[in-house]
Amino acid sequence: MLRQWQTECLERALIQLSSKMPHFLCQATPGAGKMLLAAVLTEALIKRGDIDYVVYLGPTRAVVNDARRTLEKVLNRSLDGRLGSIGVTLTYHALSNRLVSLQQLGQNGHVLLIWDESHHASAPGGQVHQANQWGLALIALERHVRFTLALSGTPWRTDGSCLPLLRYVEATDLPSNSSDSLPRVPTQKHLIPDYVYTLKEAIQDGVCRYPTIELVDNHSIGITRTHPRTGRKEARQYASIPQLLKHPGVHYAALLHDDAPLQHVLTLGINRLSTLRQHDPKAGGLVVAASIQHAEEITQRLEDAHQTVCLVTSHDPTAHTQLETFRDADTAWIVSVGMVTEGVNLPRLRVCCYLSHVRTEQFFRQVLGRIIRRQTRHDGHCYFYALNEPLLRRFARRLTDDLPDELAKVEM
DNA sequence: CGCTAGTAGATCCAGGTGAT
DNA sequence: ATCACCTGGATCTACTAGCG
Repeated sequence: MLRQWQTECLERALIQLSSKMPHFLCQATPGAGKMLLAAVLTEALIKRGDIDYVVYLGPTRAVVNDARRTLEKVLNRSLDGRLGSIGVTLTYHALSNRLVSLQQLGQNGHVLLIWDESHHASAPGGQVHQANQWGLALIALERHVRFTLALSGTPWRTDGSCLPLLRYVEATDLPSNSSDSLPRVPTQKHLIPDYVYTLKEAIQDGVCRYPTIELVDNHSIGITRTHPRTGRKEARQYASIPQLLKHPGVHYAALLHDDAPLQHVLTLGINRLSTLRQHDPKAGGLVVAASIQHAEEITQRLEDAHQTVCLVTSHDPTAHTQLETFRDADTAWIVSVGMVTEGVNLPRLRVCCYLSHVRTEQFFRQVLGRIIRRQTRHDGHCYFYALNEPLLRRFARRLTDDLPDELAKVEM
């Protein structure tokens, strides 16, 4: 059963996709169900006789496996890339090695190329010679496929460069009523998605949960440090974390490793999750750590607080198996550095403790997207805890600007 | 003239992935 | 196990603008 936005987007794509307009960009907020839309569109294009093969590209194996499950379920066909299958799913990394065979495939058949989390590929100004490896591979494949479908919740790049294959317009051509909710990249060009589904709409439609974002601060921070030149000890008081961070030599990253703020954020998360689990016993929490060592330390802290924890990092070869197990288990917490961020679908997660040192809007929204996906009628809220760092605060404010009044709160 | 603040670029590092 | 490549953060340096 499709949601209304998926039906609308599907109809628009089916009208638009043609030899004159072979590219379609769907920008939908994380958790809205982009992959299901992609699968249903694929099915419709096959039925219409426009395509007979689908190539899916994603950034990580976890994302690719997730997408393959959805595609196989909807199409009721195998996507292992072998004889008789209807398509193949690959990571961008793997694409470079399969490029030649895929190009040949495209020449003999009609291929739909789905490229997920599109912001990973770049081609600044559409310049082939400046594209990154993933952008290059996409451009090389483009000429051999019939249609392309780009999917992203955040279709811009932190470095401000452009995405390949897509339409950009000069800033002066931009309609005056255009949405200003996206961060403006410093370039003069703006991307025009073919369909946009915002977080605001998703919450109003009951597709996504209401996020409550709580930024932890402390109004009396005492720091004792040794003066680098005089060697004297000095004690200073700060009224807030932003004020403390203005002091040279005090870094956000150091705060993340400091006992008091770390424990405070975790305690808030633990308390919130226990409350949620009284009514929703399978509700889970996500901790995004700054490094593997940091993740191990956090795991220890959670275990000390009698929580069940699953730690997944790239150092652990069983990480992907553990991720799969966590999906349907009732373990309370999952702790990771970067493996449970982009596109990983664990809908029972409803609480997040953000303790990563990454401070980009991309990452912030991606992580929030992990807890926002709604499963039932009774799980309409999710909770995000982080430190009151100026950049994070700005991202949170910008998010709430984008939301219906009173639906999202920023507390400090 | 010197000081300060801000910015751009280069370099290094860490985490993650896949090919060999 | 090693390598190459993706991302993003931290740090250093060089340059510029503004100011007294």
